[in-house]
Amino acid sequence: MEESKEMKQQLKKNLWKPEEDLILRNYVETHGEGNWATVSQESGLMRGGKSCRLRWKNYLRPNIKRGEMSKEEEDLIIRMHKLLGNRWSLIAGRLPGRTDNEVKNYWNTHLNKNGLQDKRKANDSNSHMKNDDDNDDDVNNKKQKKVINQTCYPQPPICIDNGINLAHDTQRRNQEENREVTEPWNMDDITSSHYNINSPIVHANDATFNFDDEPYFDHLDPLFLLEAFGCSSVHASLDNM
DNA sequence: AACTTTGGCAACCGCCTTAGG
DNA sequence: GCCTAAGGCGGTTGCCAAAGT
Repeated sequence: MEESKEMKQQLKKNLWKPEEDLILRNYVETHGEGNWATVSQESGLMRGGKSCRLRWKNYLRPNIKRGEMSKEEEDLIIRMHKLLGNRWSLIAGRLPGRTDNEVKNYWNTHLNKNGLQDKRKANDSNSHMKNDDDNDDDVNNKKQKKVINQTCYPQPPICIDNGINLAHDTQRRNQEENREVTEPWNMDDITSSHYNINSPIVHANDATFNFDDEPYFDHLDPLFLLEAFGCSSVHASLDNM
């Protein structure tokens, strides 16, 4: 059911209260997930459907894992991010109990920051190039933090998501946003030491894929390549990241 | 102790995709 | 094939507690 303009104006925002959580939890346990647009009306919650869905998905549904990320989880996030870029839902899908929002937040606050610090150290080593005004440095750091979220991440062509090739997908997105895009991925990218994939041929169960013949897989989950394939070269590329 | 700044994170927004009519 | 609603996703915002001055 559609949320009218008037209803939208009446919708509550900001943090969820425990009693609201209870209502939502009871409602979903009784009626099941879905039809979020009707939840607010039928449950008495003055929340938008999206808000209810998000709350359930991120905090109320069973098997949600809260608390600090383990070293293994952190490591996996870093490696997956190198492979997939900001595909948080895909990354979160490989971390049982973790949500895309949590992974995204963790990356932006803990891991992305480390990258910036590394960058800054590198800049410091070129201190003769450094501006004397350190205050500006802090300001620039903050600005950089904002900008880095919009960084165009290069995508290896082995990344395919739900039938959409990520390299193409990213390129399309970049084009839509009028961002400058480098050349599309080619065989050199696949076999480059950066991705450490030594052979263009990948075996998946009974199927054989040759990058020369088909540079892009259009109908495979990207991580299918990692798990179902048992593709040692892809695993190796992850291990070496 | 009071005030300001910073960092972490929950939640919202806008866009895209998908499904159903 | 077109339209609409719902769901999903990534980017961004804003609140609040902790740290700093």
